[in-house]
Amino acid sequence: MSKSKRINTFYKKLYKRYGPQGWWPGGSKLECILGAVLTQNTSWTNAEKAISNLKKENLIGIEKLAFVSTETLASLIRPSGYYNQKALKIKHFISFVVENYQGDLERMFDEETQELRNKLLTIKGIGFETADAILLYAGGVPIFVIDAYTYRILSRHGLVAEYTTYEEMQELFTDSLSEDTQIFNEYHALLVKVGKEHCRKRSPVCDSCPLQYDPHTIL
DNA sequence: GACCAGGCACATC
DNA sequence: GATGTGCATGGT
Repeated sequence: MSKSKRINTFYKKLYKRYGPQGWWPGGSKLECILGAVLTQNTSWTNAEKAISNLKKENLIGIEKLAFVSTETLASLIRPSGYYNQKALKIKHFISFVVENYQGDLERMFDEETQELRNKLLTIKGIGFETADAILLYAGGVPIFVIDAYTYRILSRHGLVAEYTTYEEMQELFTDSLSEDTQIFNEYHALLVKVGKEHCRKRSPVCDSCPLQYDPHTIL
């Protein structure tokens, strides 16, 4: 079976097994972007606590976040870990939106995707995954998000080499699937879901992988 | 108590 | 360019 076909088969299997994942949970575009930063190398439940604190203080707004002090912001997002760094990252993003789009996210997402992606990548604290998560989940742009689980799953199934790149993995999905925001959204979320259950960091093999397509493929 | 979580930037060789 | 390290809380 071709890699492309397997990428499609995986999706069907995962969707059938787990159903729609409902990412990104609720909220505005800004909330989604904040979540993308706050969940960096952090469980979603911890990121949620940080977002909840910001909501309580009524700080989910470009203007409000522009005026709050970095120290106050850091103390509020403490549960998400790396709070000093993340407070700066949020501040950098807010300045970026204020300076380039008059603080208007709609205006930001009106920009051509690759151009916006390149600009997002210049912001300190926003790398490939976060930039793509912002574009897909907040902007609704059909761009595939690659994360640590995606890498583990692809490499353990022999679909990419052990030493691969973000771009290579992204291309595999982009070239195999129809360009559909909803599918890209669900697929990434499903990979995280199955990864949590069957493809943890320290487990070299997993005989319960639901993606096995023949007895020789082990996740 | 060790290990992990929906990463990223920066120093150093 | 590739390898190593700091950042940090909270759940299992």
